[in-house]
Amino acid sequence: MHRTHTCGELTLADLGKTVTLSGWVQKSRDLGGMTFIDVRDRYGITQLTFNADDDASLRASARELGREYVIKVTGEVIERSNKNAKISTGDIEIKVSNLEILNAAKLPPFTIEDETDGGDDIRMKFRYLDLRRNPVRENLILRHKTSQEVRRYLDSQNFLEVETPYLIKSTPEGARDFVVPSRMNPGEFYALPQSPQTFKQLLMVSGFDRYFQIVKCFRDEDLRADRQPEFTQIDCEMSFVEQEDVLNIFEGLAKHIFKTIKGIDLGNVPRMTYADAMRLYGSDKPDIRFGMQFVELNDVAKGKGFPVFDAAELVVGINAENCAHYTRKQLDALTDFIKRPQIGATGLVYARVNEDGSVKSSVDKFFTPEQLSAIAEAFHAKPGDLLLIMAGGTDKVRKQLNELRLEVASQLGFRNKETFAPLWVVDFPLLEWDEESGRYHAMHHPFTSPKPEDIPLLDTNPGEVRANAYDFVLNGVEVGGGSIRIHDRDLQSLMFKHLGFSPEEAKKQFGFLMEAFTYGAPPHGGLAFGFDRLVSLLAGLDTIRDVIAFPKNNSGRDVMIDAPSTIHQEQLDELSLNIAIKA
RNA sequence: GGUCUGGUAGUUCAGCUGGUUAGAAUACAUGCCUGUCACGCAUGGGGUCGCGGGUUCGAGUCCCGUCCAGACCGCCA
Repeated sequence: MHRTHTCGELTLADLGKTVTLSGWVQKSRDLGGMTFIDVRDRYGITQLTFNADDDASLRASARELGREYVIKVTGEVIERSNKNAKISTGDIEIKVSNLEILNAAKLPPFTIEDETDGGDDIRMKFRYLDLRRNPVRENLILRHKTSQEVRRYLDSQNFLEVETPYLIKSTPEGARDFVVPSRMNPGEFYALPQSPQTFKQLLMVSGFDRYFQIVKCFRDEDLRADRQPEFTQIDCEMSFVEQEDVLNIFEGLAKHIFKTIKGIDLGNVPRMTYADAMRLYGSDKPDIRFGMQFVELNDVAKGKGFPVFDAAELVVGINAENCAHYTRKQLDALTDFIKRPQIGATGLVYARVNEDGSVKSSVDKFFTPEQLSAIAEAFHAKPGDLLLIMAGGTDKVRKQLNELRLEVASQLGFRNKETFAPLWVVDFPLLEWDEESGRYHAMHHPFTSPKPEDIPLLDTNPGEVRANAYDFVLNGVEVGGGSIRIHDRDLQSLMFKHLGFSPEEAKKQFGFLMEAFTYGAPPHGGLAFGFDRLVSLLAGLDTIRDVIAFPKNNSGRDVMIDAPSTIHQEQLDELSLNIAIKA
């Protein structure tokens, strides 16, 4: 038998027992007359002791042990004379009578400790060693527990988990597809699903009523800290529902997860329209852990002779309360921040509200004290406040001010990872103009239903049409999104027309769905949660890589197995493929 | 496709306006040590300064190119 107990469970209650433990050597402390070995497994660490009254060969082999050797020991559980309160087994130790080296180990390239000395690069290359470390393992345990609670909740709500295929058909809409060549159908390719979208809609046509799946999705786009080419969604769909029903069910899911995993009562999730989110936060995923809402200043700031404001479509600012103490240096740093190419703003106007109520700004020469007071008034500013104002084209300046708002909030410590502020953003636009292709794109996806009252606008003002689409936002992160779908063949045809599909193209790409809709499709809608993002938020992490066992790097590579890689000529031949890499 | 940051010992990093033999911590090895748990003490080994080119009497340091890594913009229905 390799073990009678794990390395995390023995206590004073086990005194006198003869036990066998197996695990990895965490640490060896050789004091000369006696040697301590910490042996580790997934459950914890137990201290082994060897001393002068032990057999000489036993002591010698104990001294030979290197880090990460896999060993099996048998011995008696005894009470420690010096206890260690930091570990669960700290009251006891094992007086070893037999030691067996199950496998020697090379010296690992970084230390297997909570605070490792290894950087990201080397840890990813030796991810299987990194996964031995507590923090990484705990992230995966958290992920496991979360998925268990998701299943528990959705099962209790009568959802059925149904698997859908990974080898499907490429479609031009949306993200770039990963494609897989078909050996049996030369010259043809499968695509890996960006989401099980059409399949779950077909399951609704099949009467499955409430479906979910914790499922891998694939998108061949550039990576970010919160974006991997393969990622996991909690994908759901429901029949005979309206938006309100979907929001309620998944608000319930979010509450259940936070209650069971974090012991946090999430409370009711507020709702905000997309239009308000853009107007008040300059973002469709506002972080509402703090205020600092936008204040629009066209009425009080334009037409006073400051050319930058006068030429701008929108003058808008935020009130950084009690920040009048910001130094010139700090303000210059903020100006530099928004001038970075990624943000691309041209400048930042600031104004401090003095203790006597007067306003001191960077544009004093263009405004009278009364005009400045009127601006401060618009912010409801009080003495000690700092007003940060930007100007420009509406969409652009909102986006830029959003970045500034988040930066200032970070500096002020308003983005605490243990605070959770969820939000539903609703009434997204149905369509989005795309300059590059010169046509409208579906903002969510082409199966999203427009609000019935906005359908007439499709012909006159497509950009104004609102959709029955919604996002679940948590601390400024888009965690989930969904919509009520189109279940009417004619409306779906109309949508494809507005998205620039010819009837032939629509039929070729999505004919199976359109046809399904003619056989009795129920009204339906759903949503998908980004599972990796959700878990990373629960764990208080900035990157989803830390909650994925074997993630890809920035370039989409798995540096551990060294994928992607070239394949053999025989494989290419079987697939009837010739490779010609373009220069 | 673009912007920025970085690449120096196994690892994490320092190395200034170019100048002797490139340092620290940690890890590792050896020796000593009977209650350690970040053990301690002593000694020691360990470097193609990512790669290529250039400037210079002289380059880890400056310039150009390139590769790799990370953050971000574009992109992500």
